[in-house]
Amino acid sequence: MFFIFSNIACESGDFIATDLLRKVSNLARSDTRFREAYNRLLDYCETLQPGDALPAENELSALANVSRTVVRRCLARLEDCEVILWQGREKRILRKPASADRLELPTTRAPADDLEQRFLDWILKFDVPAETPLSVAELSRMFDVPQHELKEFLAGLSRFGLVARRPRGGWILRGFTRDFAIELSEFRSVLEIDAIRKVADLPVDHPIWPTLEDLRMQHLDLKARIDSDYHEFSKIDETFHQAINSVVRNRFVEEFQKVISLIFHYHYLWNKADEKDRNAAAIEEHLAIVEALEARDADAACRAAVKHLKTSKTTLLSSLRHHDLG
Amino acid sequence: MFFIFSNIACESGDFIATDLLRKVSNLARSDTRFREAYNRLLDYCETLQPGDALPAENELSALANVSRTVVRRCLARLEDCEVILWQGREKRILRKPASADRLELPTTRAPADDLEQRFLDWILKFDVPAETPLSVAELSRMFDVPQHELKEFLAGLSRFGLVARRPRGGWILRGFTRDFAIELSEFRSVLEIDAIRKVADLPVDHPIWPTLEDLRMQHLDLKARIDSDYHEFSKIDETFHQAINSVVRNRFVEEFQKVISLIFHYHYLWNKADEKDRNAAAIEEHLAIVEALEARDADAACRAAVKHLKTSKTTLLSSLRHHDLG
DNA sequence: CAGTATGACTTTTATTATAAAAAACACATA
DNA sequence: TATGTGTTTTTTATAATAAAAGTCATACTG
Repeated sequence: MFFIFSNIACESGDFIATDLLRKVSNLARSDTRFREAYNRLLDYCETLQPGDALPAENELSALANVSRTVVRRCLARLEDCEVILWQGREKRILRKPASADRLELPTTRAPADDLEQRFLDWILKFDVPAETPLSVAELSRMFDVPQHELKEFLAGLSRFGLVARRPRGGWILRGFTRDFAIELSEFRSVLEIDAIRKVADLPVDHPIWPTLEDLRMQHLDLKARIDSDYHEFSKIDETFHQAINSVVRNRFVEEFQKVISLIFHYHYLWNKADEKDRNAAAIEEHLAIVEALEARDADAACRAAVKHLKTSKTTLLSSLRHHDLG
Repeated sequence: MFFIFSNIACESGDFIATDLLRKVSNLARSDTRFREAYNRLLDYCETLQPGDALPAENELSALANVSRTVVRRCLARLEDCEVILWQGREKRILRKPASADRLELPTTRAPADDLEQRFLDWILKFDVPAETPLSVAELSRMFDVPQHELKEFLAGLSRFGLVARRPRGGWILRGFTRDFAIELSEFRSVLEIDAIRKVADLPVDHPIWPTLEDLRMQHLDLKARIDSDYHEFSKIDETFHQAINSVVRNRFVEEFQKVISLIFHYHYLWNKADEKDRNAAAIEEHLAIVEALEARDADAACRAAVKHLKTSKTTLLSSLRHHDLG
C-alpha cells in the first residue's frame, strides 16, 4: 500500500479516505505505538518553523522510540494532514500542528504487573478453595486483561505450584491446601534462616543496622501499648521480614519473597483468634532475633529465628483449620 | 447444524457430504479428541452384536472420557456410516465396524513437558549468550511447538529470571551472566545445605542410608581408577546431589532443582580444564560429606557441604571466564 | 565513492476470530 | 421424580492477521 507515497506522495488522497475513515475495526493488534509516536512527532514539529527540514527517518525513529516502519506511517499521515511535505528525503514543515491534529490514545488499562497482586488478592480475600477450576474467560473479564495475558500469567504461577493445568484443558487452583502451607512455610524458613545468617555477618557500617535498631524501637513502642494497638503488628511484621530478606540480593529469592509475603500477610490479617496474644508473642520473638543480631551472635539469632518461623507456621496452619471448620 | 439429525437422522445425507469431504481446513482447534473418542466408540461397538442397543449418551461420554457434545458428534458419524441407527434414545448396532471405519489420528508430537529439557539443552549446548533476543516464531519452528505454547513456557521461565520480556515486545535470554551464575550457586547452596541438615536427622531405617552407602562405594571405586576414568564422575555427581535433595519433599525446591541440576551438569561437562584434578578433588569432598552424614555429625556434614559447594561455584565461574576468553 | 537514507520487502509479534469441546439449560420421556 | 435428549451458551485451543520490527538492495549526497 505504501507504494502510493513513494513518488507522488502529495496526491495520495485516496489513502486518506481509507485510513482516516476506518472504523474502530478488527485490528489484529492495537496501533497505540503508532498513535503515541505520531503525537510525539507532532510535539517535535512544534519546535520547528514552517519551512524547516525534518531529520532522517532513522533519527526520528530514535526520537519516538519506534521502528522506522512506524515513523514512515506517521510521516505519511503528517503529509496527508498537510503538516509536512514529504518527497523522498525532502521533509519540510508546512504549518505548526494544531491540537486537533493529535490522535486520541486508548484509555490506559491497569498495568499487567499489577495482575499478580490482584489475582492473589482475590484468591486470598475470597478464600477460593483448592481444586477450584479457573476459567480464563471469566478471569479475563474479572481483571479486564486479555485472555492470552492471563494464560501466560497462569503458566508463570504454575511454576510456583499455585495453579496447574487440568488434564482436559483449562486450569485449576492447586491452592491453599495444608500441604501447600507446610511446604511454603518450610521453604520460607530455609530462605529466611539463610538471610539471618547473612545479616549477622554484615559489617558495622551496613545500613541494615540502623534499620534494625529502628525496628527494635518500633517493636518496643508497640509492646508498651499492645493492649489497644495490637492490630498494628501486621504492618511491623511485614517490614521486619522485608528488612531481613533485603540483604539477600538474589533474583530467585526475591521472586519468591513477593508471593510468600503476600500470602502470609493476608492469612495473618484474617486469623483473628487470639490475635493480641499472638502478636505480643511475635513481638518478643522478633526482639529476640534483633537482639541476638545486634550482639553479632549468629547462632543465637538462628535459634530465635527458627523458633519464630515455627510459630509462624503453626499460626498459618491453624488459620487454615479455622477456615476448614468455618 | 445438528438439528438435521434430531428427527430425520437417517436421511441426513447432505451432512455426510460436508463433513466427510471437508478438507484439512482451517481448524481453529484440532479435533483429535473427537477422533480418539470415535475410535474408542468403534472399539465398544465391536463388543456388541448387530441389533444390540447402545447405552445413554452420558454413559458413552464417561466411557470415552469426553463431553456429551463429542459423543453426539461421534454418534452422528456412526449413523452416517451406517454402523448404528440413531433416533432419539433409540441407538442400535447395524453392523460390526470395519477397520476402514476408523479415523486417522495426527502423528503425535513430542510431549510439551519435554520442551523445558530441550530448550535448556539448546541454550547450554550452543552457549547462547546473555541478552540474546529470543524469537518465538523461530523457537516455535525449531522445537516444533505452537507459538502460544512457547509463550507460556517463556512466561514460566521468566519466573526463574532465566528470560525476560523485552520492553518493545518479544523476549530475551537474560541468560548465563556472571551474576546469574553467582546467584544460582548461592541459591543452590542454601537449598542443599538445608537438605544435608535434613538427611543427618533421618532415622536409621530411611532408604537414604543404603543409597548413600552405595554412592560411597561408587566414589571409592572411581577414586581407585581415577586416572583413566575421571570423566565418569559427571554422572556420579548428578546422582549424588539428586540423592541428597530427594529427601526434601517440597514442590518449590523440586521445581528449582530441575533447572539447577541441568545447568550445573552441562557446565561441568564443558569445562575440560583440569578435569581430572577437579573430579578427584570433588570425589574427596563428596566422601567427606557422606562420611560425616553416616557418622550423624550434622555440623561436620554441613561444613563439608559448604566447602564442596564453594568449589562448585568456583568451577562454574571459571568455566564462564573460560568461555568469555575463548 | 564511502557512507548513509530511503523504498520495498520479509519476518515477527500482539491480538482477534473462530472451530471444537465443554457446560448449562430446557424439555421430554419413562 | 429421575434420567436422557435436544438445544443453546460458554470456554478453550488454535489459526488468522494487522501492526511493528527488521532486512536488504538501491539511490542519493557530501
